[in-house]
Amino acid sequence: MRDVARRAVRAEIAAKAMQLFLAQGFEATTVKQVAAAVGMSGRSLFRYFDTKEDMVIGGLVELGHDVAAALELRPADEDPWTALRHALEVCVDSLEEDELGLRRAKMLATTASLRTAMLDKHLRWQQILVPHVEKRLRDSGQPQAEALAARALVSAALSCLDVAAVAWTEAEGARPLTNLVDQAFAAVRS
Amino acid sequence: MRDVARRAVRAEIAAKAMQLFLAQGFEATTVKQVAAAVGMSGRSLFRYFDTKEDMVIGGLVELGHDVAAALELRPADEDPWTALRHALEVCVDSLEEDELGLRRAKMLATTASLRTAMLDKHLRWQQILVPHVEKRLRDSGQPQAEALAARALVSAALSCLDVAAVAWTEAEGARPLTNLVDQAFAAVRS
DNA sequence: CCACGTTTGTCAGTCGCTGCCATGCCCTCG
DNA sequence: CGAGGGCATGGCAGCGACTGACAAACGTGG
Repeated sequence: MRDVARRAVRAEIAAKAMQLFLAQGFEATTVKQVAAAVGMSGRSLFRYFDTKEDMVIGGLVELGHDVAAALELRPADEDPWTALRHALEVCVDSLEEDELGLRRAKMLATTASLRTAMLDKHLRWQQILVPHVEKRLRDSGQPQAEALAARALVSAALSCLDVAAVAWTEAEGARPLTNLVDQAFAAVRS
Repeated sequence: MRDVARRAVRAEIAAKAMQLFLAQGFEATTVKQVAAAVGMSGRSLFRYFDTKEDMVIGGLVELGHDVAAALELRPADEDPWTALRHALEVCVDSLEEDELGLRRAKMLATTASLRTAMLDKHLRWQQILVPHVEKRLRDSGQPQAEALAARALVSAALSCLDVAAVAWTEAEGARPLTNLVDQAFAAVRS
């Protein structure tokens, strides 16, 4: 029950922070300003977020588990690559749903420290997704595929998502993100 | 002619820094210590390297151009994916040549800030390699493939290299890196 | 030998982030 | 009801990476 309050505070902070970041830029905004905007001491901010970047990205870790759940729902005989493609649709949806997603994505794509933070998040997603893909490989007969294949597949898939997202922001969201992800995945399948 | 001296100083600093980093860890080593070891003020260090991480990774940017050159040498009718695989062999060689490469790779894989710096470097490599892959796609008939396909291919290929390198360090270099890269590339081709 | 540009050191400062300690809050138990 | 134990918060001092500004030392060319 206390976790509820904590989550609510986190969400509130993240919202106010995003507001500031979008208004005057991520790097140009200090944590003190965020603290002031939220009515909190700077010290306490870091009791809710480990990093300034986490105020933007923090909520996306749980999305990784959503992807894993979606992956689990795909038919067992589907090959891992297309299964991953379909599972990642939940990310596509979460980005496309509100037009604020585009502005946020653009900030993520253009700010250096945020880009690297995103890549870190991808590493966590990778750790979440790899076991599921391994199971999938085992079930479909691959005898000696080992962990390496699973890691390569997940990493490549996330790269495709990333590339598609960047292209999406560059096009100002004109082309639907789903198509871009499809193209990226198709290009790698060769 | 002055650039020669500058490059020599950079190399000297990087060498002494690596020595310290390997001895007592990257994060546990302050720039002041590196400065002292090299007989320089901390301020001047940052006139040779933008970042502490650059002292480890800095030299690898040029390697991206080597990869591009190797890519250019591949037969024009080779499909992009295998062409990239062969071009990346220059990275494999540069990592495998001395056993210091393994220790460095292990440090790169385990230190958080260095991992993200590596991913940044991959982004630069991506920018270098994408034009060449684009040309390759155009030449081989792909009419409307556009930039997206090239970016996806390069990004996925670098992911595979990264995954293979991590697996290589985890195995203490027991299995040859080349084979691991082959497996990663094969896994994605599906 | 003197002017000039480059390189270097020093100092002070910013910013993200952390540890420590004190304060105030609520909740429970006696 | 009042005392005690968590728990969230604030303030402060500090670290470490990094930067700007200024001045001193250096080498080179006139």
